Amino acid sequence: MLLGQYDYSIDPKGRLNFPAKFREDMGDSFIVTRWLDDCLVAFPKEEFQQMAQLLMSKGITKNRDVQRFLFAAATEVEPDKQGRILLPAKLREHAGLDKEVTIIGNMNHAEIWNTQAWNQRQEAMDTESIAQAIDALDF
Amino acid sequence: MLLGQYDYSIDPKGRLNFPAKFREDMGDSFIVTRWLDDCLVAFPKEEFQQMAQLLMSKGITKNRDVQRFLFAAATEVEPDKQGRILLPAKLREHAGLDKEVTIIGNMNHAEIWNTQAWNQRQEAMDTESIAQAIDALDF
DNA sequence: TGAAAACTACCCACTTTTACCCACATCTAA
DNA sequence: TTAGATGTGGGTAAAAGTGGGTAGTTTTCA
Repeated sequence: MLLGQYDYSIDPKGRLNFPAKFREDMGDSFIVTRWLDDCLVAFPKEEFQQMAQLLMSKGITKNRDVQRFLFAAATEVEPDKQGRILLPAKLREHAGLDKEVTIIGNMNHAEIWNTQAWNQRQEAMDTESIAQAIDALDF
Repeated sequence: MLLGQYDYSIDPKGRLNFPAKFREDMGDSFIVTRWLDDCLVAFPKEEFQQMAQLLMSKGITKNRDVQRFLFAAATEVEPDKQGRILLPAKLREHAGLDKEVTIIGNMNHAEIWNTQAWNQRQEAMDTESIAQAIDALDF
């Protein structure tokens, strides 16, 4: 269960720390790729493979742009002994990652945000509609 | 059944006592996250997982902001031998927790308030509309 | 093709934060 | 009154986060 928000900064060597609490769930190496709302997503390898398989099972020519979106940008990363990962420049560009980075847990995957973009996103959230959505769960 | 109000203060190390009477219901470790009206909520792990599953079952990209609201702020806490929990700074900020804290029981979950905010909330309650809501239960 | 530059993967060192332990005062119930 | 539970404070070791050195590899460009 990936939960919580963690703020890090990319160091001069381009390394980005990855939350220690996530490492067990994410495994030794995991997949990072583009995601919606201009952030990146990190999936445990198994989850990513499962999603990929589902997508491909719909047909290799179906959802071509979805395949391209997800797979062309994807990269497998393996944290170093200190738990840091190195993201390809392309991916950093996609999410506008330069210095301040926020990593958030989202149950079965993590999202990697430019901290400023994340803060703006949070501030723009409408609590009333969130309350409605929670009620709609019928929990 | 979580009931009652308990006042504690956060110690210099950031630790917050959690009501002994709640511990059995909450289990060995439980989930604390943001909630509405600028307080925090504590759910037993099972309850939280159930809610999370409901939310995720609607689709991993559906309700993205609701997921982020709940999961990015969430943290699993495990009381120490004395029954205290350590809340991440972000969560403390969300609820304006600095020193005086009030924890209240709410049947299947607990709420964590800045004591002053809680008192104000109580004073601002409109007994007439509460009476109406109770009547509307047709109990 | 070959040398310089850039990149990467390992190291190690240091600071900060967290987890774990023990002590003790206060409260509660038999 | 006393034993056990509860709440508060603090010490210390381990974990997490950050910075940097260096050697080996790849890339770049003349």
